Amino acid sequence: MSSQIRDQPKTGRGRPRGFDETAVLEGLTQTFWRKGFVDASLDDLSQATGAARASLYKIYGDKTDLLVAALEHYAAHFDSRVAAAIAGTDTADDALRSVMRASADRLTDPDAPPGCLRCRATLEMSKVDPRTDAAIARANAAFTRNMARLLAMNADLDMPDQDLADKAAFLTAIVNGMVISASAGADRATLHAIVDRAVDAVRAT
Amino acid sequence: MSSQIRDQPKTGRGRPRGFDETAVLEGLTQTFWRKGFVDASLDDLSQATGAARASLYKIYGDKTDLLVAALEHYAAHFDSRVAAAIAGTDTADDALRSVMRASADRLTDPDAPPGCLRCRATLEMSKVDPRTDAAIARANAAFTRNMARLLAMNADLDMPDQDLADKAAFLTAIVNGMVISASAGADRATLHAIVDRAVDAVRAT
DNA sequence: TGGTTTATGTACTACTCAGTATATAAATTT
DNA sequence: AAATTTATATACTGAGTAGTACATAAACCA
Repeated sequence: MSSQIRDQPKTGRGRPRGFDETAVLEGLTQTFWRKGFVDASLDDLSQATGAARASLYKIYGDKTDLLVAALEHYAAHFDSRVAAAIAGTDTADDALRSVMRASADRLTDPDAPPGCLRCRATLEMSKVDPRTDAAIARANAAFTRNMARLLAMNADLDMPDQDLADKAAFLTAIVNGMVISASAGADRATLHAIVDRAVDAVRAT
Repeated sequence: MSSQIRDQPKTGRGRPRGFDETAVLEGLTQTFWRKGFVDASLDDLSQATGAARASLYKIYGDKTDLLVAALEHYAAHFDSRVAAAIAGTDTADDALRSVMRASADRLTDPDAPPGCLRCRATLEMSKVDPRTDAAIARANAAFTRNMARLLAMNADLDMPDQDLADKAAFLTAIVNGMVISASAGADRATLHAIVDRAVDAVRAT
């Protein structure tokens, strides 16, 4: 499900590929992340991935398909971060806080690409192309599902589902908002305070 | 301070302008809001404003100056919304909630432009041009200042400033996040629940 | 009325970009 | 070794864009 690749060589025949498939996904993600869809040219993408321009077309399709692949790669990376946090901690609160603090840290890391590919695509690409819409919807649904998973680690079993959904939506909005606030210049301490207040808010009730 | 206009006719001499200045600002704002900076072409802007392409250049400068003017217009509109809420309600909580609920309502109004010009510009135009950076910084600072103003209406006078700043940053992140969540498909009820939880969180301490 | 000033409409320039076509390179297979 | 298959490099096309130049329109002033 993670691969949108069109053309899979049936055997080892023909000239071998001069690029690494994971490097291509990483390059697409980083480039779209840093530049956005419109500003990332195919030359940019070709250079960042190490794959020839024509190869990107042959393997993935058009530019929109490249963004879709990048979005799925980006969302999958967050999935594994959450899974690791759940596996590595004892209490739901620890896992939730650590994932959110890690996001805050990354958003204020001067070496990391600024912002968030999912948020940027959501804000600037919604209702433009049905293929991107679907990919954006999948990425956002996966994000909120991860928040719910972190919340439900030790949730009351008789907690109504609606409450869990509301809390997950609340935490999703907080992370989404920190992305913009960080781009607007909020520093790490401010974001940490936001995380703490948000976690307290969902634990209070 | 709100006007970045370069060329002000000294007298009534010369051919009169065929456009209304407020309509121009409104058209710029709506167009950048709906399409973003890169996708809004000068032809789009000229058509939306009713001002000739050459007139936009003569009066404002280049495309970046047009975005700056739109951002200031957009931020000024929010300023007046907040001022009206403060003038029209008795308690800080009412004013805060009503402003935030109004944002949630607008974000889920199918007839309004989706998203938020300030948020979109912040996410996709940061660190691109010093002029836009300055305008973005002004718009975001003004927004957080408005949140603080709503909070301070009946704040404890001995509340430490840091606490007020943290709460304002928290509420700013919430609104920023609702913008993305709304673009991702969150419905009005979900956003209202987020507003209520956020207001409760800043009132609890 | 004629001159001046400001706004508008049109055309043009220089450039960038997505997508394609074609020739060539590098592997396997027979 | 020759044929086949797949990947890459290069060049091109067609469309769109920001910004500018210039002629023209529409007001006011003397």
